[in-house]
Amino acid sequence: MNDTSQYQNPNPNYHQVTDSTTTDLLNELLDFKFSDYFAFDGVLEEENSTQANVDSSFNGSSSSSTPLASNIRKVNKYKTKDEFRLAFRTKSKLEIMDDGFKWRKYGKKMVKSSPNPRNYFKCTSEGCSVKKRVERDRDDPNYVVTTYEGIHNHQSPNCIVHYNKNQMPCSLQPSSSLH
DNA sequence: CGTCTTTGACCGGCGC
DNA sequence: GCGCCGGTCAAAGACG
Repeated sequence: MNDTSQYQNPNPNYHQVTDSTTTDLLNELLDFKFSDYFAFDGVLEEENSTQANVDSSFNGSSSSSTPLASNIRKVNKYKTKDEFRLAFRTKSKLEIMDDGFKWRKYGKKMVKSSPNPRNYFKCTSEGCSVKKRVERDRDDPNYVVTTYEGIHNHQSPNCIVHYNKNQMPCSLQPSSSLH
């Protein structure tokens, strides 16, 4: 609907910030902490379990006795060494986390692991096959779980590069995508 | 009119 | 081998 075709970008690194109220709005909409990031290079353990495993594994306090293995049913399917995967969750009222790249929605699916639908996006840039999945956190609907799959072979068309050497530009793509 | 979203169908992998 | 499930495709409709 409109909310997907005209969504506002809540990403604070995204340069399309146009007025002074936007920051406040962002603060309301989005509690974007870097601690919400966690990257998986090769193995993605959150794949089938949404946030439950993500939190426990990221915090290193996996006191949960839930056997991860039982939740990682299809990890092997994605366990390609060359494929970059990045999953994070964001406290946001918006489901769409535009990171400056242009995405085309190509699917929406209800999944067993979550009562909320999972949305599938592809990067529309020519020759770029990066995909992302977006779904609301099963346990806390205030959070949105986003999973990026692949590396952009281009920079964000909407991104003003204002980062230090050690920082990721714009937001989410790994440094290896910066050529 | 072009672009994008929606959504049902289809496909392939995995567990039983 | 079968059924379930997640991911993708593609036609149709909506929107600007």
